[in-house]
Amino acid sequence: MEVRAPKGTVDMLPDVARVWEHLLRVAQELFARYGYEPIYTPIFEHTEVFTRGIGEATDIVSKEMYTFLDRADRSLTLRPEGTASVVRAALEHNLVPKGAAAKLYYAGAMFRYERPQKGRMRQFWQIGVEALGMAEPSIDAEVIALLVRFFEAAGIPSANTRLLVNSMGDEHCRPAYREELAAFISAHAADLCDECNRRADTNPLRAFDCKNPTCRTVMAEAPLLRDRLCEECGTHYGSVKHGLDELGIVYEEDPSLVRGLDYYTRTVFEIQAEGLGAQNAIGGGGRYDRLMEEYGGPSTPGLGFALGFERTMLAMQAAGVTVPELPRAEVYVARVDDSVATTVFSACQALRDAGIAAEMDHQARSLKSQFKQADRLSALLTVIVGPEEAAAGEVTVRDMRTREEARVALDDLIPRVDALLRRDHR
RNA sequence: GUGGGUGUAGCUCAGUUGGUUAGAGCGUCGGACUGUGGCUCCGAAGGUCGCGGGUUCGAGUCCCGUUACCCACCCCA
Repeated sequence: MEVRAPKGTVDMLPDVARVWEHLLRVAQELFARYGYEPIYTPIFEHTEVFTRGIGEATDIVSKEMYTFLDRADRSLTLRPEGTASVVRAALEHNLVPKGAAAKLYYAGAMFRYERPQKGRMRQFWQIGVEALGMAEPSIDAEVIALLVRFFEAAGIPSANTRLLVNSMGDEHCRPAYREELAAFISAHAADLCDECNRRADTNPLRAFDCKNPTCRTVMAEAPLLRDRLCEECGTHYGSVKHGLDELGIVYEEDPSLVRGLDYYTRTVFEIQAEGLGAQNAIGGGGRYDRLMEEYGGPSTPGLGFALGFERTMLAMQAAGVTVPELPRAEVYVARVDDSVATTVFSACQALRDAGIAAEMDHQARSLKSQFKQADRLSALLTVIVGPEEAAAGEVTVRDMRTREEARVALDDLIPRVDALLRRDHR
């Protein structure tokens, strides 16, 4: 049998899982302060949730989805991102009645069938927020500020990141611009790559993303959506930027910033980190005012962001951020010989029941080896149980730093250990 | 889907122009006076050299194929 995790997946081993849980706690604490509540949606959805939401023509939908038929021939898809599911759930459960608002956050694994490389896995982990029912530009600035603050809280210096913002327009101004851009691409068809020419039909805005030098040169002359925004979109964008200025959030306008999901309208943004190579977008998002309508629901504005765990962790490493390992045991209970095995076992359990992190040996190790183990677990105290002590109904408590030892009555063990630990923590 | 790189003990890696029983560091386990840790010293366990062919008297070392991983393109978080 193949004892290797599938291509593009990795086991989150303790050293990494600890960082994930740390980031999760950071997010939970921070997001709660901004009024967000947790939501857990299924890891798979009806395929239409993504094809309609993200868009048939996008790369994610057209070539990266894990789609399969279940035993009743329903087409299901492992979620490639979180927003579509949250909006679907909000509609299904009417979380945003007319005039109301909802702030939700999620965390979990996402799936995209891509060629793996640094910072890009087929199963990867994201944390994200969705702010539904709010159309005012102030919420745009708030959401962007929250994303910025998250990376700061994760320990990534703002000097190592840059925030890019842009506006994608809306249904009033984007269609006309889209046609204008398609016409521009057609007019320069000979100078653009095949991919860009294909984009003229499907998604002309993506041509701005092309890294081909010739395409870039041509596209530098292309009309910008920023200059074609309708009055409402222009005003909204201006207010978002003003809000960021008010908050002292530093950003760069990037008229070529185009997100690869069709549902975005108006505000889009992305945070890039230094030192990650090609996959440097550690977080991004935008507004999606038409998405719930796309699912047949009422017109409901919304926006959100998603941040990638693996990439955030790479950015943390690049910045030298470490998440401290918590002591695995406060007290180690050592066994001198097998005659005291049951005493050791029950003492260890009693300590744990008293709320103290305690550990003991289950591998018949020598006493010396048990001490090494205690040391490795960063135990502050070691309780030594031997025939001598046992005969007197006592144990020896050794302070691992001062090497002081004291005989303690077994009945008195918990309060004594408790007192010693409290003294240490003071 | 397209390129490039790499696969040797649990981990990180050496392995000289192909030559006899494949090494180191870390880790693990044991020991260094009787029931005691972090340093030091000694010892032990642990490897189908990714896999399959080929060349050769002889291949971890050369050639071909294959597979896995990594990096980049693409795309995105």
